[in-house]
Amino acid sequence: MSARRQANGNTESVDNYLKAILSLTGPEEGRVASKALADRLGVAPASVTNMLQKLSASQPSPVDYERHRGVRLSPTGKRRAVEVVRHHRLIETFLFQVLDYPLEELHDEAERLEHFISERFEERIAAKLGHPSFDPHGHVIPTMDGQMAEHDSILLTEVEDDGIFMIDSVSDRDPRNLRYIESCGLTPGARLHVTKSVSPDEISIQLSTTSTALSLSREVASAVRIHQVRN
Amino acid sequence: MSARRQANGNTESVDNYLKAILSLTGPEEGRVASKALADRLGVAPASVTNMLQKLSASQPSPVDYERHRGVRLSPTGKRRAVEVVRHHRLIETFLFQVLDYPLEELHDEAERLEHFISERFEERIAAKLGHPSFDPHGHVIPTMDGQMAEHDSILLTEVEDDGIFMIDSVSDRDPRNLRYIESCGLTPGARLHVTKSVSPDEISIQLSTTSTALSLSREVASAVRIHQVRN
DNA sequence: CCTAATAATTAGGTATACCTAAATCGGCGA
DNA sequence: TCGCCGATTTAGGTATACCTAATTATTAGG
Repeated sequence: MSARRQANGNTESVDNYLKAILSLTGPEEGRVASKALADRLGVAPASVTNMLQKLSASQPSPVDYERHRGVRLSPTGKRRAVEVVRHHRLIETFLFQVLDYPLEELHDEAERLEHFISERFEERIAAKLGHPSFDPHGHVIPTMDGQMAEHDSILLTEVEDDGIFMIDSVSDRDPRNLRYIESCGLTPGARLHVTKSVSPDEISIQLSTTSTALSLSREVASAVRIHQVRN
Repeated sequence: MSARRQANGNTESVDNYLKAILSLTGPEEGRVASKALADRLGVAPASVTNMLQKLSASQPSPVDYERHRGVRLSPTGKRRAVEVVRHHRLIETFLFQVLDYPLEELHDEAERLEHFISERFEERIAAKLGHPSFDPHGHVIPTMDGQMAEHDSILLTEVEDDGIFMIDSVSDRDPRNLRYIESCGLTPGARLHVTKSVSPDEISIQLSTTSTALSLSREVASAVRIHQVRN
């Protein structure tokens, strides 16, 4: 035995696989490759195959998996994955608003706790926060019944033509990155003027509020999601 | 691999063993028997032996264990056990005061979360609560530096002579019991008159506030800790 | 169309933390 | 003092979730 099981019956590990599959599945609903999962989860490809075979055999299966053809969430798996995302984002919002955590420490704490809180805890912090729709990074918080409103935002690296954009969200995966992004004033809601730079490795932007010009590396820029406001 | 490791390097399971040893070690600082640990943790005696051997061999060892002679916490082990208890009691206080949890749901949630919160989380909820000294059940919350003030309270079942007592704390281990105890008005701070009953299985008490007389079973009464106020 | 690189899978191990069943130990009563 | 009984330990297994190394698929380029 060992390996703690949650209310749901899943282990922490299983939840992490489901969450990873959800986030690697684009809006196009395609299949996710084992290698992509392995990279995301930081485990060996063989471990992914093992886990997918196990999940695939379980009843009811949270995934639709075919040898050499990648994996996709079943409705069951998607329901759970979305619930874990809801937990994560509610916890981040709670840590930020109630416990005054600094932005870049939210992710790691939420990542651990999301697997272990009860439905009651979820319900109570949601109530305390007034059932928020967005977390502190600008990500949509799925509703209790599993609806996750889709944003049609693009990555800052995907901008085709110069224009004025507004920041929707910033990725919380890398604390160092996030800290830098925040220090530049790039927070959800901020407006900025984007100029396609000559260098393929950098993106030039200008913040509307401060009129400061900035050059961001591809890596940093890809952590920022935006939508166009005007040309 | 598998089995999550905390900041400290311990697994959840190890923490639970340390906590159980701490709570089974009376104020007399004696050794704890394997059987007692097995019963407390709900595992087979053989599992206890296994774990104690493993802990005993680790460096620095959290326990002082000798074959057939029981186990005792080393200073290292005691430090960790007390920290986990601090986590548990702070979390309970937080759930009760900030998230309005009902008394009898505190324990289970805290029992899960105590292993996974960071030092920052601990520090933030302690600050939010004004560094409380007692949890909602009346148990002392160890300080940050591991001091745990000792209470010289006795169990309600240990009363020798009739008299007036004040409730120090109630055990949170069994939610059903706790719910019943609470419904009788037996909360920390309450005063009551105890009369040694004729039956060896029951204890008669009378609450000062309501003047209601009650008979408690041994099991229920042993969940209540008190100290004498006068004869 | 075939091969070489990359992806994926299989085979065989490790560590944690449980379990049951079979010894073995230790202290108490006859 | 001896034997017995309960407590403890040893021996041997299970399940989870990882790993590496070896093998097999797929696919893209020549």
